[in-house]
Amino acid sequence: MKNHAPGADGRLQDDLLTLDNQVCFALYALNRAVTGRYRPLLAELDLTYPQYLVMLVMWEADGRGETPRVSEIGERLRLDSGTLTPLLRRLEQRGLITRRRSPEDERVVTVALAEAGAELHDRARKVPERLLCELGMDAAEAGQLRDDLRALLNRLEEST
Amino acid sequence: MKNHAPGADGRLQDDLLTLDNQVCFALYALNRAVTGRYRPLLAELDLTYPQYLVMLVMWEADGRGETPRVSEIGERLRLDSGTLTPLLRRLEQRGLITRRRSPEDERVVTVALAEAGAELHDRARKVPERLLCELGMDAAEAGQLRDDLRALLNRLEEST
DNA sequence: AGCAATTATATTGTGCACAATATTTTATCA
DNA sequence: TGATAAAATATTGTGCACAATATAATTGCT
Repeated sequence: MKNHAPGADGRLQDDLLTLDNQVCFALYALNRAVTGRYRPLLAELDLTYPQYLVMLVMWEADGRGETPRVSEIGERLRLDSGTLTPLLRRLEQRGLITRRRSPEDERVVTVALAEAGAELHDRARKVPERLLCELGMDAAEAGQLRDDLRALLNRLEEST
Repeated sequence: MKNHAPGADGRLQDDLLTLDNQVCFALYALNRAVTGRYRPLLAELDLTYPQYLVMLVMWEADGRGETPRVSEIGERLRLDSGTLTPLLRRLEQRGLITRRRSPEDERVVTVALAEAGAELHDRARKVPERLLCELGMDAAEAGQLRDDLRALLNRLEEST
């Protein structure tokens, strides 16, 4: 019935092949749980979670006087144009950002923070603090977890 | 222009409101990176990542002679019928599972592992090991991370 | 028995993710 | 110069997630 002997090897692999033993499921479930905690906070700003991440990038860029390309936002967030193009279109329709083709290189679209987007920054300031409270974590604990996750992310991105 | 004094409090909150300081972004990015590492492995089985998770539940259930309800799969994976119904339909169309209305309670749909689904189990056995290799982690490191993530998930799910 | 509330699943609609491909523009080089 | 390759974004199509709602069946109450 099976290719494996019922004993040693097969059983070990079956234990690995269990939902509760998957790192990835813990990651997947926690990510959705955390996103769910954001949702009501971001709903006050009328933003989805990925839109919020884009706005974080835009607020930072604007603070440095920059107007990043679509591809630069994508590198930052690890998202491609298939995801970003419609998302940015929605943010533009709401007047939070503007998009324009670069005159020097017509292939490039640069994204700039618009007036309403800058105003939204003020209203977003309390989100991180409120979220930590939602998560029941203090800043130190969150920082530690963030660093652990980042370290693994870096390792993954550096390897083939 | 702003409600905040430009100094102390505002600046502290701005630091928190930075992409690289977000726990959530690290979680979000890592989750997608890990899922990306699964993709080629699961493509060999012609499964998406959520489909693989459902199959994990089904293989476990089948090992105990159980045919779980849609709602039980949902509780396990923290997914609702809006996600599961079409996903299960696709798995059924491929002959990996069967769905039938319970005769005792016509509201309930029970899901059972089909022949092809059981056969797929054999081919899936090496996935966890190969993934750890992909991630460059050993079992101990993965186990530690899994427990950390689970602990936080449990805390979140126990709190309001 | 009969009606309201509850339960289980399905449906609809929106917004990501991501692969594959298309389009337009720029760079390269024979 | 003129074909060709490369680059940047957009489009299309599939499959999740999840909110809101619908449908149908069961339970509880009077």
